[in-house]
Amino acid sequence: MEYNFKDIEQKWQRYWKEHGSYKTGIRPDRPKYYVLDMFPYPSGAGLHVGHPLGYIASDIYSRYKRLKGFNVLHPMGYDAYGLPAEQYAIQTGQHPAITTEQNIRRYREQLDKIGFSFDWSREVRTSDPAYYKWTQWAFIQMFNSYYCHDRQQARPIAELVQRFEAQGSAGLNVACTEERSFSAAQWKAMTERERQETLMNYRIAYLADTMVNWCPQLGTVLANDEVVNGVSERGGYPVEQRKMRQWCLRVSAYAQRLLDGLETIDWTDSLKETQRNWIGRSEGAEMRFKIKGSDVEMNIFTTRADTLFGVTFMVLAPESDYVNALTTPEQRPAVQAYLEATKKRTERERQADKKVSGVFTGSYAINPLSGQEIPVWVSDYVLAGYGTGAIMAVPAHDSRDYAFARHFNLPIIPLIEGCDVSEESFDAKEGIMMNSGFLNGLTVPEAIRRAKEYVREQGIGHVKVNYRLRDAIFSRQRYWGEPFPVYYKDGMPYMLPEACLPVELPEVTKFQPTATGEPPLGHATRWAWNEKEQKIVDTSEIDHVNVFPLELNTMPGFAGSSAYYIRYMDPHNDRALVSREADEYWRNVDLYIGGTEHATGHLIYSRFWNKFLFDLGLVCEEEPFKKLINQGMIQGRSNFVYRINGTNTFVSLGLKDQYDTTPLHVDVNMVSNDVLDLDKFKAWRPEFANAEFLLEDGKYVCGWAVEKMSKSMFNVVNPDDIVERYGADTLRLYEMFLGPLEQSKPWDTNGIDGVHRFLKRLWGLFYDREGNLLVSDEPATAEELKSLHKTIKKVEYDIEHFSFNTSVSAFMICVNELSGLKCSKRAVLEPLIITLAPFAPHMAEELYHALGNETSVLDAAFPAYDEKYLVEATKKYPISFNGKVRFSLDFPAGWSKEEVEQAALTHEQTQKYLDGKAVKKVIVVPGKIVNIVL
RNA sequence: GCGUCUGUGGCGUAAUUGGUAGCCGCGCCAGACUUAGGAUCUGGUGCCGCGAGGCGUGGGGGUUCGAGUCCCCCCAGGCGCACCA
Repeated sequence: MEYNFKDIEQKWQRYWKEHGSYKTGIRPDRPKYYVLDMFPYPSGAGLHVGHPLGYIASDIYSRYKRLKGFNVLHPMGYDAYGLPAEQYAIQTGQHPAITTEQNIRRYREQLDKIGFSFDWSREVRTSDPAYYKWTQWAFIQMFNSYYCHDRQQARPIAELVQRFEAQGSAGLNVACTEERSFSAAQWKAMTERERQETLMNYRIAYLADTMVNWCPQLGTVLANDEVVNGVSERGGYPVEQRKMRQWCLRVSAYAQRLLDGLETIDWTDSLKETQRNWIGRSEGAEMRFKIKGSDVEMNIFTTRADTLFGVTFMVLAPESDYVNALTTPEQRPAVQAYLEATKKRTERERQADKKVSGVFTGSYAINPLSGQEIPVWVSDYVLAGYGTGAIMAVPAHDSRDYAFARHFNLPIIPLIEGCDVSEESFDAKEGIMMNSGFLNGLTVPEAIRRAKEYVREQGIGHVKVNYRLRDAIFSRQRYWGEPFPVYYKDGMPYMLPEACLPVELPEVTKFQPTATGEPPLGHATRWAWNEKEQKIVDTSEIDHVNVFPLELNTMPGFAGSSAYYIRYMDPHNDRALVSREADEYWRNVDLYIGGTEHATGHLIYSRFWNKFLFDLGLVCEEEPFKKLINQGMIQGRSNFVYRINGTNTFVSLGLKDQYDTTPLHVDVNMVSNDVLDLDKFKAWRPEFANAEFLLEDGKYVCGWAVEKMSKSMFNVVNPDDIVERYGADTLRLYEMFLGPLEQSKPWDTNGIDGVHRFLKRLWGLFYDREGNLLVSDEPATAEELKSLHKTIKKVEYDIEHFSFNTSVSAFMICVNELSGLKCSKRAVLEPLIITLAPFAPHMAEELYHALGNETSVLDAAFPAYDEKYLVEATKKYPISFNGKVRFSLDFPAGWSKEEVEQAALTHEQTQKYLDGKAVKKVIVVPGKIVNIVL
């Protein structure tokens, strides 16, 4: 009987669905295990063959853990809000809700065909009001919290209010946008609006005028991780810096904890390193420089306090508040002109163009150590957003300062003995100090320490840790996102009552973004808040007494994805994000599989979000994802045909160098093992209908290249097509067989037949051609048991180490061996297919039932391998196929190599195994292992 | 520039974790069964050499009885950060 994968897969998919086989609940009697995939954006293109890679791996692991007796949570959902879904909707001219719904349906169809063990009863969609109610709710909690550095946690804002009433800002050690100082009396004297403004400085979700990445083409601001090389990650549009009033999340308050937390989780070193870089901790000193003839003092941040004696000028960022204060009347026109010129340039231009530019402010700062007067300049090489937006320049030991000094002919004072600064600066933190007063003679690290102490003792400044990580900009001028639960009264934002959540996204007539930055929600007619009646009403009712405008921005894409893993634990709870019971049972994600592209976005925001909820006592684990694996990307493998220029003749790869040709992409679905299907090609496009071919060995061989998988390269392979042709089990096995999970690799169908053949051979052990079941109850031989237990051991080890490619190989070896032995015995096959069930669930289920089992293979127990069979079998069959024998031999330490060899040769073990064969070579190892090559 | 990972047959990869390379699969070669085969089965297949044998894990050095694996230097590629003071 043929292996009919189509019938088998449909049959069992239906069975699992009807039996609710994948429904999970809290089971206190079993240990839990939470396996999570990064949920997909349902884009219009559907899934290609690369998407399921991680899903297959996590599915195998989930099924394995279940066989091992764990209660496994393995949910799936959709990240349906945010730019991608909306851009697609705009391109196709349809309402995002409709296209999103369609896309989700298509994704679901594709996912279902692959036979995943997702518990779909727990599905979440970020665009579902019942879901985003909790996104809005979390935002309200953040608005009502501040971050206390002393306690290292978020605290209710009400505590801060109490404190202000009692002692003002004295002794405050909390995260804030800017340092402020006021007394209790001053606080009490403030108006409501002033108090709100003051509190805004401390809230974890706050509204502020900040420099943002504004993208005119997308009509929205973007977070730092959404901007790559100065252009938008989506679409690649230019991004400019603008000052706008935006909602922000005070992620920076958590910088140190985000850094420390990395030590406690099992992620790859490279991913942790990426996050460390992104957080960018640097220890240094913040120092005050007095300005000659002015009361203004400028604060700067430096990691090289030791180089204070080499400061020959100061530089301000163009956006710095100091610029205005320090520009002298004579210099004002020049400075103005410079600021305008800088303003016009986009971020990309500023980055790409490394030409030195700048302007003198006219002011002089006073070096607190040497008392020297040093000029203050403005230049765009200094960033407004880092440190204080002002630096002390040490051209001898900083390459950027050096370039600036050279360009404007400013003095350069070397501070390290023997360094040569005639051509370039000496940036290394090594050597002995000179020209540096009390620091002379010290090594650089010593000098850094001494200088910091000195700065503190003299009250010139203080030691400070700076982070590169900035607060996340949380508003988007877009339609397709979560609305804020916010209304504006007297120009200040207020939260809607939690009881009124969710605030549903209103209908609008025009949802396209605008280039000027007015959010599409401005078109909404029913978008005002009646404070008295506690409900959303028509905008026409806005009267400044009871009815107020609602926030027009929406939340960014990462809002909905930041806590979805928590929601899966308790997805239908309408009274809490998650019940205490569910949270305490499921705790956090044990295994998270997803792409590395979220390293500085989602994976930072989620950790922040989770830590915030942890601080509030709402979740019991501080880190959301215990172990994380990044599956590699599947690239496309494009195929080419070679057209002889000026003709309609195509020449095969091996002959193309004899002609003058142009390569053309061909659809990879018309090519098999790099051989072109000529009929399909002729039918592909009208202009190829009369194409002629120059073949080699009767075949047209195509060229190939690895490229991104995309429609324009004609190299997109759909999982559905593979399932149609080979079945889901083959697809699953093949995707794993392709190579190590974490490695990026091109999709290459060339080897898929081998995997499919393996399944057919396994089938062949159960059924003969006529469809008779061959399986017998005969006892298994030692050799057969060896094969089985070897495989179980190997596969178990491999799954635990996420080495799925080698476990597939192990299965193939086993089936080859059993085929060779013509072994169709239940005692061997039943454990084998249970072991295989995580990989090829449909086949396993079918064969498990064929053996007469009534229950699902899902509820079987993963077989335990027995070392006994391996040992016994080894004794009986000690010589492996490559002719080596290994055993232990005790011998005195002082023996020479020759003596040991002699002993090994005459040893009874050797004699037993030799069996008349000649010994080629004896290899002796001090570890008492002897290898004998026959 | 800084950080990080990787480099093995024609190709994807494997190697009991320092044990004497190339498992498994693709491809290729030969054979069997077939009207036929893009089906199935069997055998072979790192390179050089007729052969004995020699050479082989990017290159060079080192540690070791023994190195694909550990250490140092270089080369190549991938990823991350990049005027972050």
